Amino acid sequence: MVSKKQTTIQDIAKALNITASTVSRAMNDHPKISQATKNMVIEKAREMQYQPNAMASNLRKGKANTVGMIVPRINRHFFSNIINGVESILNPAGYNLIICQSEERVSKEIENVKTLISNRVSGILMSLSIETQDVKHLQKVMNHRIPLVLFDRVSNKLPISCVENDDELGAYDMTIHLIDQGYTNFMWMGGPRNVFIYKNRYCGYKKALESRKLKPAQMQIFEGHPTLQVALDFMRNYLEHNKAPDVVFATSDYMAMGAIQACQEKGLKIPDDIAVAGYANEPFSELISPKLTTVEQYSEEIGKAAARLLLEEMLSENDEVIPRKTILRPRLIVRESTVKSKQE
Amino acid sequence: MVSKKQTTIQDIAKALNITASTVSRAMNDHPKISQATKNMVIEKAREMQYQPNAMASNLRKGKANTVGMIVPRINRHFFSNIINGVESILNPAGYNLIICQSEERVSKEIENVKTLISNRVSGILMSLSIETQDVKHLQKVMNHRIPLVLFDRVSNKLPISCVENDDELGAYDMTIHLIDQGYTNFMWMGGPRNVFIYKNRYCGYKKALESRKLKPAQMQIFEGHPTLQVALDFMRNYLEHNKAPDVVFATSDYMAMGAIQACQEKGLKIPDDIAVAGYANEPFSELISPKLTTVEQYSEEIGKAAARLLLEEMLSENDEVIPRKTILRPRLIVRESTVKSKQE
DNA sequence: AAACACAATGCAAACGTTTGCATTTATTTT
DNA sequence: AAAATAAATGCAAACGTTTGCATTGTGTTT
Repeated sequence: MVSKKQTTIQDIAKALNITASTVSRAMNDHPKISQATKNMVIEKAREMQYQPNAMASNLRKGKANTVGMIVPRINRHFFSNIINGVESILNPAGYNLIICQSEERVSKEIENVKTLISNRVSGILMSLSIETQDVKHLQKVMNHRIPLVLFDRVSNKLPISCVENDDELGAYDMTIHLIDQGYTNFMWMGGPRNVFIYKNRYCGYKKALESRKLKPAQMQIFEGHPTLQVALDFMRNYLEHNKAPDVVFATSDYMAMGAIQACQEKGLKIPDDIAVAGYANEPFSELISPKLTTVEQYSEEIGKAAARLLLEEMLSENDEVIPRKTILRPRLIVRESTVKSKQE
Repeated sequence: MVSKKQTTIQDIAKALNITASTVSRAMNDHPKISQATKNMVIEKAREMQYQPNAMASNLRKGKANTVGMIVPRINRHFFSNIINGVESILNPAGYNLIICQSEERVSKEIENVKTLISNRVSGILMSLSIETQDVKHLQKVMNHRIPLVLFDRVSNKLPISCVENDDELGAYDMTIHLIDQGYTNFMWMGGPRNVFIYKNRYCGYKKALESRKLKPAQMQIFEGHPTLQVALDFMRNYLEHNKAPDVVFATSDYMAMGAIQACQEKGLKIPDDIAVAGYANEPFSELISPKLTTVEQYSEEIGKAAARLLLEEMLSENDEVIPRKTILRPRLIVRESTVKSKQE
């Protein structure tokens, strides 16, 4: 059994009849400490079950080798894959990650920011909550000179480096694919268009239609919380009172799934009676039947890109950093739900 | 623009012509500080963009109000839901969470443990990596008197509180359901049975069969890495050379999905020609067609239970805590994949 | 009016490191 | 052999809080 208190470098110093400075330097492999002393110290440290006190060390050094990351939710594949990407860059570089969830609430997001500033993290990576409009809390991070990089849900109200998907292009590519398949009567479904990503996806969709001389104005548009249930409810009701469109382009796989279920309930065959496309390439999208045409966003790459930008800012000597943008091109994945069987 | 250095309580004290102690007490709402002073301090703090230095505070107090959590991977619904459960208990109690991934490697797990000890977390929650056999690193945590609770992937080599699923019971219930549906010719699929959870699920399956006088010995058993692809490959090959069983009980939804795909390729109707059951209630399991019968594990509850146990240990005055176990009962979810249509 | 209680604040040490500078000891140069 | 250099370690302050105890000032009791 160990004693009540934790071992400190002082204890080790006392035991070896040297000073704490020497112990500290020995543990940190300082060049001016003799190998003999280093060995002695390291052995003693092990013997006494010494674990450095990161709080004391960080305090003295004025910073922790820790990066804070704020995401709306971790139980979304998109975000947890991004986290993996981030770790794959930051861990080898010697940083630990503190992950916070905003739960899509701006109040929690502000809370998280405060915690991270208080912990004097070396940098912050974040994706804004769906509620976030005002960015005072981001300004605060910048005032504290903490490097900050936004990803996916970004803001352009402040000069901050960020990593984005080219959502407009993703939606554009998808729409062109759908038009090429011969569909003309569209329905668009998406999350609220005050959120950048949905706005951009809508723009891409609109541009594609216009480029082929179709009139987006007359197309159906449904905007709502991007979940299965919301889309299902809407679509059930819609099909009750209206003629089905040729194709539903849902800018969320969950909404696409809702639409599919509503259609199947009505006895509509997909894709022969109605086609459905999604967005995000959620894991289930290739497990369902018909397999869902969607857009892959390379989430892990987003994390890597964001981590690289942050790393550069953290290591930069320069006080004033020029914000940079990384824009990733998504990839269209064509599956069964939008390609009519040959015999038709 | 702010000055290069961060504001400290000293700066606030100087600005108000009082001492740092008073500022500290005012910020922490100490009863002996007058309301007037508190207001003054708080106002000044806001004005000067003060953010408390958690490192200094933690160092002085000897502990951080932080809990460390180690999971094999965060991009599994099972684990990310557990994390949500943990946060729902720990955040209101005033704790922050540091989440670490072991990536199923014992070496990373040991690394993580060291980091958490160094950061003097108030407690650790962990689920062991699939590799972990030796538990010296857990002993180390205990030596440092850091409260520790294991969940899901536990070890009984040390006296540690833990939260487990009753996997045996879950599999038992499922098997009984399948027998009741009239299936007799079984195939069992699962992960490696040296892993506790798969072993237990197998035991439950076996016990159920025996209780109904069926001979498990003659049933088909496939043991492999619990992924869709592995199960798909196996099943394709199996159906090529053998008569299909009545029912496949896969103790992983992904394996079940692989089996389903192989069957559908062969033109077998589910559940009429062959039934398939899974385990874990992955999100996709109710999105596919037919909807998959499976077992819900209440992952969020696991997190809550673990957090509650930890909280008690952290708050306990008592130095020696008696380890406690919470065992959660999973719930059978009967869906389409195992229930024959009425007209048959 | 002296003695007391009480509220509010100040003083100073402590938490465990790190690090610039000073000191000691050993080695090399003149 | 004295002086200069190099190598290894020690000294002490600092990081920004918190907190037990001491001090001050104000109002209350005898």
